[in-house]
Amino acid sequence: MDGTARDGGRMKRSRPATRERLLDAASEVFGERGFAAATVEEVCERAGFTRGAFYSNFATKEELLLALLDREEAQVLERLSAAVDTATRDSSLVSVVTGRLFDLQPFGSGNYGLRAELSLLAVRNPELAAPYLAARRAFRARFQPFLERALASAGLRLTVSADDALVTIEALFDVSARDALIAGADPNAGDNLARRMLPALLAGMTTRHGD
Amino acid sequence: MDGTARDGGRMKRSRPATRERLLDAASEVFGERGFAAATVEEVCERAGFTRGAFYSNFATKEELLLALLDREEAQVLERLSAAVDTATRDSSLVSVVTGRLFDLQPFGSGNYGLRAELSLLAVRNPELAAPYLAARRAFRARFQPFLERALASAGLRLTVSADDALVTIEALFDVSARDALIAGADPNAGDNLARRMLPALLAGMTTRHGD
DNA sequence: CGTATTCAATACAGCAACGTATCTAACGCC
DNA sequence: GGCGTTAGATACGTTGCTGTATTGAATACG
Repeated sequence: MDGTARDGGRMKRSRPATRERLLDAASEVFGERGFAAATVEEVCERAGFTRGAFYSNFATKEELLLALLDREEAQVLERLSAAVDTATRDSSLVSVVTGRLFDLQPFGSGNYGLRAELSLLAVRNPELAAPYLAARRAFRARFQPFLERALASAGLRLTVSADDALVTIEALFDVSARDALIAGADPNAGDNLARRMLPALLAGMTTRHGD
Repeated sequence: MDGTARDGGRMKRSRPATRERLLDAASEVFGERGFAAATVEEVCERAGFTRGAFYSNFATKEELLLALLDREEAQVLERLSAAVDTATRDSSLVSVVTGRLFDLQPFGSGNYGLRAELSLLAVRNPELAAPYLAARRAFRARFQPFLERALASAGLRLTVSADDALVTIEALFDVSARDALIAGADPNAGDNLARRMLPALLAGMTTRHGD
């Protein structure tokens, strides 16, 4: 599936590969339990290693967090770049924006836990603020063309800054996911809050093109 | 200031009073550090007690959390009830809604850390889901008249459900506070995201009354 | 084919925080 | 004003997790 392949079920021993697996596990565990409650033991278990492997690759749990943030940003931008060409135009404005945001969601698709965790960590931990803001800004900057093209092809134009628009749309999707998760519902359900409110939100921040 | 007064700097010994002070401290510490990273030691220090006092009032840290959630809900509803009559009508729709939400914000005014923490705990901890949802629903149910009266007096009517509207507005205020905090700015600044976007948001989900 | 090096496992020491059990002092009551 | 009760402080045991130091295996290289 990926470059660092397994050979017969046992991953070939390679530093980058174990780092990746540890980071994968960390993104899961941090999302599920939160950074503070997460133990490096659990991260290692989930990755199929012992703590020895971990401390051979990372100095502390904090360092793992930093590395995770870096990688998440890289992954998101990568995913966005790869998706630029797939310009669907057969569907409605709302479903285009919705689909794009769900697919390309920063910090992993549908992974609300990790997203929320990272944002709270950024609020509480000043040293995370800069990388966090940079990552999110980069995402919005790259997503912006999507939104504007989708709007343009519907004959609409933003009446607020594109950045404000994107932040607000993201917030809507986040709260939609959050409330669904808390209520035990499917965050991607067709009748979720995001889908109900997005038309109104888009309507409020756009006008017809010749205005 | 309050009923359980100090007598010359030393609080009179009373179980309810210490509970209150512990809960106050907990709301601070949980908001600042997060529930998992918070130690009961720090909560007690902040409240001016030792852990002995704590374990005399609460069995575990989790129980403290439950009690906190209960109290926050009660406080919010109380604050809402007390504010029902102060119906300002000299200011714009936006500033009315804005002011009300800032003043009556559930879970303490401006205390983003605690609000976010509690929501994440509710996502991760199924046993918190029900009380959390109940508290939020109660808040929205009581806040709804505010919004609808404010809109009505501006000649507007919602085109989406009042609940959806309130959830979305709250989400906007939350993300506004969050981003300000991360950026090291004042969440209540006059040019924050919430104030910039609220007009568009309200416009998108209302129509003039005779429509 | 053997040696050196790298990576991960194991074993260990130390700490921090929880929760308990005991003690002391204040308040209520008669 | 002594006596019982209640609230909070002190002291302690226990656990779980972190981070380090050491050992063992696998790979690369000569």
